Amino acid sequence: MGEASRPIPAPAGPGLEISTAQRIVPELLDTLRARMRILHRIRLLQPIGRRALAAEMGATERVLRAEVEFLRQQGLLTAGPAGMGLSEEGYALLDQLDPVLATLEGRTELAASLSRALGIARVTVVVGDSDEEPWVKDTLGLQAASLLREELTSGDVVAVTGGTTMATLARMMPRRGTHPDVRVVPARGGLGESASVQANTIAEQLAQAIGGSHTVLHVPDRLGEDTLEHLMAEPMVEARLREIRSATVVVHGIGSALEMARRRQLSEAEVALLRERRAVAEAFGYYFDQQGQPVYAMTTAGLKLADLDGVRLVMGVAGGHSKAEAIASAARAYRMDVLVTDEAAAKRILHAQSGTRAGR
Amino acid sequence: MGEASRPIPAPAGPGLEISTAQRIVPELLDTLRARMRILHRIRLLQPIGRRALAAEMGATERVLRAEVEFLRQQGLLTAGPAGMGLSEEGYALLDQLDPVLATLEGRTELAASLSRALGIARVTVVVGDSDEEPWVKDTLGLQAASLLREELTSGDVVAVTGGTTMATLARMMPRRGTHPDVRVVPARGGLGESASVQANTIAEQLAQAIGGSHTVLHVPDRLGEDTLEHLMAEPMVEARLREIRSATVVVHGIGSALEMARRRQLSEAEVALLRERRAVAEAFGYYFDQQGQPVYAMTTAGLKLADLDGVRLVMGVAGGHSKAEAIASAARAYRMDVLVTDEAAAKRILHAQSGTRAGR
DNA sequence: ATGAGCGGGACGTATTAGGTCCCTTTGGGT
DNA sequence: ACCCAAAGGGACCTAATACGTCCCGCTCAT
Repeated sequence: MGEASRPIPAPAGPGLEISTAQRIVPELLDTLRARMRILHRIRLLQPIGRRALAAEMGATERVLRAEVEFLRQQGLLTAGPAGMGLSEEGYALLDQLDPVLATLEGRTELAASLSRALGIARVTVVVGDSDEEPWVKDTLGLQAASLLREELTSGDVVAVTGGTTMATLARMMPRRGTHPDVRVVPARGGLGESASVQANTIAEQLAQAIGGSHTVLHVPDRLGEDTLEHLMAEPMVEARLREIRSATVVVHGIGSALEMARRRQLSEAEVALLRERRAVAEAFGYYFDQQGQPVYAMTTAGLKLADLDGVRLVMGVAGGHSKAEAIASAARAYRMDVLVTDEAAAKRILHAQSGTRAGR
Repeated sequence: MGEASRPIPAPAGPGLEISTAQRIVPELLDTLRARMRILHRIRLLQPIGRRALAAEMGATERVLRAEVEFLRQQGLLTAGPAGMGLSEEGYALLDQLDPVLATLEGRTELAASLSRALGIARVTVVVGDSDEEPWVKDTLGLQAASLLREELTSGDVVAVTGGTTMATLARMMPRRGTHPDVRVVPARGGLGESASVQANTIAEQLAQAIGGSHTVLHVPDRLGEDTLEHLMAEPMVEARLREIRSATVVVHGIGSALEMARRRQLSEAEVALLRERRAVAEAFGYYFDQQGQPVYAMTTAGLKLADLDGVRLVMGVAGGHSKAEAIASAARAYRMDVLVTDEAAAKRILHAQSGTRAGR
């Protein structure tokens, strides 16, 4: 249940206006949404069986089966011994109908409001709450991956950060098509994450998915400043740093400051400092307060905040109601061209903004 | 089951593309068509009861009743002791959904093909066959009436011919709104029709329906040429003729030549002449052969063929498979800006054209 | 090798859709 | 002024379909 503000493909025939259709076949929208939900869920979970899907979606087996049989007959999904999966036409239909559904469910308008409130040109809002339902984060990643893929051009250097959301993005990136001229690099060196969600790992996975190349930047965590400077002076490291700082596209997750501090096992002193300076957001190793002012930075090599000015496209990806404050802060901290988030975060950001605006 | 090539009103929301909808909710498009059919039929027959309508539509009472109950609940139609009728919203919905349905059923494309084949800028194709089902002619008339109404502007002089189709047009013309500055005149004098379908009668009815004024032109049938010239020299008659020949809009039926000759009880000699000259079409007293050449003209006063050049809008209205050849002939004979016909005629014209083209 | 999970089949039940008849009311024609 | 044909609404029984549930043979990953 995808995106909201992507340009809508030109319709081949006359459009059946939703509000009109609602009037004469009200059950249409319910059926449409139900079937879209199934297709969408299958896309995320394929290959998956009837029962597992029914359990996942909270439907009974029989009724889901009826829909699935219909969708299979329509050629929108295929069923093999391993389970069901989308057909090419299923993908196409999902892409075509996603914007319609987004508008129908008000997410298009939500995205537009958020775009205005945060000053971010392109905002996409996916359905649900990443904190509540696991599949929402998958959708978030898929949506961000699709947007990224559309934006990539030959010669691009894509800098990515770590984090579970970015890991999801890499995992959900469609495999079709290749961009051999695209290079994926980690935005910054070691930040104390576990291996599977490190920027290096994600850069590698993403490069593999899009058929491009990647570079790693091995800078151990918790180095002293002088050691770091020595390391950065190494010709090999220095060359890679130059490449990173010349990135044309930056895709990054946004974290809640204290949550990130905990995950990275920062020292008590550091946490205390973050608290004192009221840090609420974290993005590529920088911590920001509510006004978007940087209040702390991890000591590692890689992309500096100032480097963002030279970047063609800065894309932020984050969802879940717990990320609302962090997203708003990050939006104030630096230029963000694209934001991919979810309904829960979007609504919470807007409520908070209208609240503070009214309260002052 | 209306029109095909009318400009589509700007959609307020996102359009659900028909072909896409067809793919994921095909059964709902069927119910949509069924309900539209009912609304349309009620519009033509209102006020009408459940049973009469069911018989008329070839459906059983119960199933029609279920739909009608739904439509009533949706506020699209009202049910009184006298029978059911459309509500305002019903009219609005019908108008909105008509182009959608036209495309859905391929009539939009049919109209476009016909437009190309006949060189007529605007072609509208309504559903069905006027020769087979009586209500199709009503739809034809209604559609033509709606188009005419849209085109009328202040000061227009509308010349109309006789015939059952034109009589239907006058009868179906919506009563709402008035055009006090519009004058309706008969295109030509007596042509031997029975009173109810004479141009004079139709002009009067049409003027009444649109709230305009009308003029009659009483020229008896079968006059000798010299008597006719004397009559036309009468100041009163001459003034009216001048008005007629300065018409800004001409709306006319198109007839099959021999059928019209029979209805007008032409002499055997005249019929023989028509046969010899291979007349196939008749329009406002002129008879044309297959190539659109005028081969005979009724001796009466009124609009001449040449006068059509000065007319702003020439609209032809004719349907039924038996009229196919006549319509094609008329289209070649003179400039026609708008044609309103039905599926049966449209298909037959196109088949004949592709046939002759291939055969030569 | 094996078993968990897959699609497909089967079946009894619950619910809905559909055919038919009836009743009271009302509006239009005589 | 009257009357009757036709209206909408109600009722009821049957046919059909939708649904919950369990089972089976197969495949593929472990």
